[in-house]
Amino acid sequence: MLTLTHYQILRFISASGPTTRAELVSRIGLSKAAMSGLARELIDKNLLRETSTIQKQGRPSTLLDLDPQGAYFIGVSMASDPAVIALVDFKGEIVNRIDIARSTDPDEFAQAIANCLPKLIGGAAVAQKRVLGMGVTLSGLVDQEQANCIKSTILGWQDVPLAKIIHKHTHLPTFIENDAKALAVSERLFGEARDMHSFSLIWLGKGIGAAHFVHDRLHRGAHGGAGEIAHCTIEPNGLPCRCGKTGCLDTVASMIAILDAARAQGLKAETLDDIERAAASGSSVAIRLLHRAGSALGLAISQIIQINDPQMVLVTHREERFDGLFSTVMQQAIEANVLPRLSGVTPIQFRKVADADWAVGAASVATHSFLHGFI
Amino acid sequence: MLTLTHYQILRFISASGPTTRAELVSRIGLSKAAMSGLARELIDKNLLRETSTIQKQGRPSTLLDLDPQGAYFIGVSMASDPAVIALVDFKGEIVNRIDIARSTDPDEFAQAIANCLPKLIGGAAVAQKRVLGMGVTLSGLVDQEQANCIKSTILGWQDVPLAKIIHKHTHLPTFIENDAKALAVSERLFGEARDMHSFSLIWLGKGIGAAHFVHDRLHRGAHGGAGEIAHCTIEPNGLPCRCGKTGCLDTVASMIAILDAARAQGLKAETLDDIERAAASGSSVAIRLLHRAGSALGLAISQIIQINDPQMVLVTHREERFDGLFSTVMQQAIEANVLPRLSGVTPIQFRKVADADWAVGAASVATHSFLHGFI
DNA sequence: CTGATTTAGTTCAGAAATTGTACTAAGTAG
DNA sequence: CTACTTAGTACAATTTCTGAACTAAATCAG
Repeated sequence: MLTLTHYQILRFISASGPTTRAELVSRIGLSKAAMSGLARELIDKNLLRETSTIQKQGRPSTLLDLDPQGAYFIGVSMASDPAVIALVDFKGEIVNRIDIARSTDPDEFAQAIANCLPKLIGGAAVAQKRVLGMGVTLSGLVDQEQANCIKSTILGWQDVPLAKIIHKHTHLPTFIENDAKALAVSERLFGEARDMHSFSLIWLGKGIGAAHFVHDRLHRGAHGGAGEIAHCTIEPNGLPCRCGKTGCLDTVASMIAILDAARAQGLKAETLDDIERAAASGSSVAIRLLHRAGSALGLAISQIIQINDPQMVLVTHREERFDGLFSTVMQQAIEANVLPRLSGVTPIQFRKVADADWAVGAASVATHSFLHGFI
Repeated sequence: MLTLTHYQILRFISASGPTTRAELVSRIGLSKAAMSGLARELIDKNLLRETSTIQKQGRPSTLLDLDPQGAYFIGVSMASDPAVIALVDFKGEIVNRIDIARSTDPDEFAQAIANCLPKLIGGAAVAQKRVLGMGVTLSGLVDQEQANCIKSTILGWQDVPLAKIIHKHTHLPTFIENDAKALAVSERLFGEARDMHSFSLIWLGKGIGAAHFVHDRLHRGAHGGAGEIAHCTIEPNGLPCRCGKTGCLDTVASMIAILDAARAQGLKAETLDDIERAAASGSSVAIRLLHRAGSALGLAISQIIQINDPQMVLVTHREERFDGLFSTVMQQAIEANVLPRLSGVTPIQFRKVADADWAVGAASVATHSFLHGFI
């Protein structure tokens, strides 16, 4: 139906935002004639639409943008219980959302998803045929084909062919992905990392995860394990970790580790924010904890910068604010540990992630597959 | 002259070795008819040749392989003084070699290269028009276009447009690259890493360098700095490093650091091998040194594995043997610091690199550019 | 206000790349 | 010796892309 060139155009606009035919011609390297026809075909299929015009000299040019209503994708996030199922448009906006109980029985869960699709899609008055695919995210390892869950401790899964099972129940092209990796995909398609060829995302939550974009593509790793920084050794001879080693980043800088340590030292805290407030009012325990965690995470990020030299590092978290001692120490640690020549050239950005964002991340995995021509 | 599809075929054969038309059809996704024509065109241009046939059932199939005499590339390695200039065939074999004094004056050096080309090419009885490009490697940072040397401490260069200067004198398409990165390219094209989509190369010499292939392409990094692991912090509060920080990998595991430390502790040693021998005969100083260096390098490699999950790690060095205490400790440290789930799945390989290999690396940068359609 | 100039985009015939179908080629299996 | 299998080629038909000539819609200069 669509040719490689069509997808190339869609990808370019997805990355760079609204673009004129003339600019597409020079950036993609096609003739004006070819572009004219291809653009019309994409408009006819409702995948592109003309938005505004821009004027310099000569005839004004028309901007082409993705038509948000031309394609929809379903995102299922199993990061939380209840799981979030969202219907997401072509530009990454949620148009409908349903929460359902998470089941660890794959068949049962697939059936539950299938059952709520009519309500999800119909409730938003979206035509069935516009829904092109589904992405499902979970905490765990996913194989190269994005079809099987190799291992998820939380769900108790090992080698579960989840994509196939869900496809059987929903008949939608389905892709599985690790949650941090999916978040990176949505940041690449819709968020802070639009138009970046390479960047690294850090997820700082109960655990710590990371994901890398390289050459405009998600780098999953030979065994799907790229970004497993939680178990980088940061404190040689440090605390024992649940993974079996000692001194892992996870034992120092994950939210679980920070809050556990706080409680163990008699500090009442439910969130990072609580500890930040305690530190601000002079609690030496809180200050010490934040110093230790921030410098550990900063050190780990500095390793990423020196190994991969990304265009940007995006730190995602669930705190309302992220401008306290932790973040300050972290940034100082990055500065201190990165080769002076490379120091300061890698922007560090922060972004709060809400429940719904995970579902957008899941959907974006399908969007990304679509843009790379899965159909 | 050649289309994208031609290059696709050349790349596939370059990566996978001799291949039949039938296999190319299924792997690249073209029709038999198209492949038949394209293969003939490439044979006519002397870029491919038919080698042996293989027989199963039905008509025997003919293997197509790169024709080593169809394309030549020149590699200039500025890693050593004298610099090595090599004429390398399409399959990575050196067919002629000249050493010339290295000059830090770019124009002078370019002229010196140009002067010896007739002898280099003529001496091997290669037709001028078969020489398709030149690669130049140096120790330092190189920009995204592989045209300018941003910074080389050894050569005392900053923002030198070396590719343009050399092109002016030689009229050959010219590409600059960092030495460790170039070595990775040649390992990808001709060596241990053929057919790997992603791998990491470590260069262990006077200094330490690294380079990564991801998605079948060299990952240079946003500022050309990917692989700068020499200045990863390995020993917090360790020795001061020439880069201005402390505890860098470079201060512990580079050959300079190891040999300096050995001398400082009264151990007579010119090479790693000397220290290995001392350790084997019981010198506690030597044993301690090798332990410290090996575990530091192992830790750094474990970070690479956990961050990037490559298909392989290739450790390159200039020692005759590399199976002593250093290597053993290093491998133990990798085992100990990699997440158990990922441990043991990443093969670690070793390869001795000689002077001439650097020149092949340099040439391979041009070969790689050619295979990706620079012409 | 008018015509020259500039840039965007379209049309359409022709060129280039690719495919489908029917063919030949060269072996193995029985 | 015949049937079967797989590799590879020939050629017309199709798809995709380009070049050149066109139309469209603005600015600029007087």
